[in-house]
Amino acid sequence: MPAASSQGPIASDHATASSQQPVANYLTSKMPTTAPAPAADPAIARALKLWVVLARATASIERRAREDAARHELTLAEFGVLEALYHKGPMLAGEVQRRTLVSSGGITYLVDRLAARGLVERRPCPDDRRANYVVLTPKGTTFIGTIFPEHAEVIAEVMSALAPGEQETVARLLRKLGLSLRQTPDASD
Amino acid sequence: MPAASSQGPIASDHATASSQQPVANYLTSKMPTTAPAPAADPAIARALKLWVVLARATASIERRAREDAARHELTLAEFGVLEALYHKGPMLAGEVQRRTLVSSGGITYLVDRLAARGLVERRPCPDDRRANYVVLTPKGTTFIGTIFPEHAEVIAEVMSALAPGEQETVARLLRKLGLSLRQTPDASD
DNA sequence: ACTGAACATTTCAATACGGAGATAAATTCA
DNA sequence: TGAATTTATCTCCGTATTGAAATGTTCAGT
Repeated sequence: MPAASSQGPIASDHATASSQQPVANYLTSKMPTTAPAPAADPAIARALKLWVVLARATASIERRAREDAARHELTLAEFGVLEALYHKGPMLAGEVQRRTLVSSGGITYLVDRLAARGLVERRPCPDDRRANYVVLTPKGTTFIGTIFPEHAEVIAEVMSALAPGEQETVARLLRKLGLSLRQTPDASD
Repeated sequence: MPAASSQGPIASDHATASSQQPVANYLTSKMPTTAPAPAADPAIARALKLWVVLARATASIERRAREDAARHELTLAEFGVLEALYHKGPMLAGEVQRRTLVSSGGITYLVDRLAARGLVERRPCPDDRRANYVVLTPKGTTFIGTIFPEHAEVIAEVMSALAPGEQETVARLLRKLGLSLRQTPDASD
């Protein structure tokens, strides 16, 4: 997760902590806080504030989601792979990779682990011998089919802090933001 | 980052890919897509959709931020530590940890690395011998003082896809969402 | 003063994941 | 046909990060 950049002033005259005596000052006393003047540029302050809340909210939700996935011995990335296959059916490894936002090496590793647990299998692609499909096994289908609804419930509960209209507003704006940063228009579904 | 759980139907009648013949069907042809019925519960569909766009937008921005931090050989987490110290002055290790959202062990490792580069130092806390302050060295202060404004500029540019009012709206709602998930009210600054 | 619980930090081991390069197949173009 | 280029995946290595257990400290209660 992002290191929660805080909003911020760009003032540079900090009460520098050299190895000298003055250090003791703010270590023992109330500490001057180095008086960071409020951000010079309001546009920057606004953007930084947004970045902070975005990063923190995501981190919090992610933690909940991760805990839920962990109940089934699943990483969020593993969960994402199973879920993608569950909703889209067999996909090329590369498709799964792009969809779940992992690296090229990562998808191999993920599929290896899921395959070792008998949840997915690799199938050679008849049209392209470089490629191969990743498919859910019956066991994997049953598995994700059982746990996904529960997971969805957790997410819904988490999001319930926002009213339906608010959720839609945030989703709309974030989609706009996300699309502006991605060349890959990404599946619109 | 979150494994981008997609929005989703909970339909379970998948064209299961067993080791039999029927598999060839959707591997060679157009692939039935396993017809996922639209989400049963609209509240769940809404929440899942929000989670997806939230996770993706965050991932995209995070990538940009990470690339920028990498220019200076910094992890986002390291950047976050430096920035926290820059804006708040010396802090106890635990404070930094909570602020930057890393694990207990993680903060030790982070401070170790930054200290090895001469950017921060540990100082014993006179009041509590278990604790210790983390302080920026002069070198560290200069360093973060130089790169932070550039980083802020990057974030501002990224966020510019949204109008100021939109940014504020999203920030307000995400803060509300984040607070509902955190016991730690977190610094209001 | 003494015991035990709560705490701040560090140590340690496990691991998920990213990224660069390797491999191999498909595609393009001469 | 055959080189050169692009594409799909995998191998391999490095490392950031987590979580549990260890260490040393403070604090409350008696």
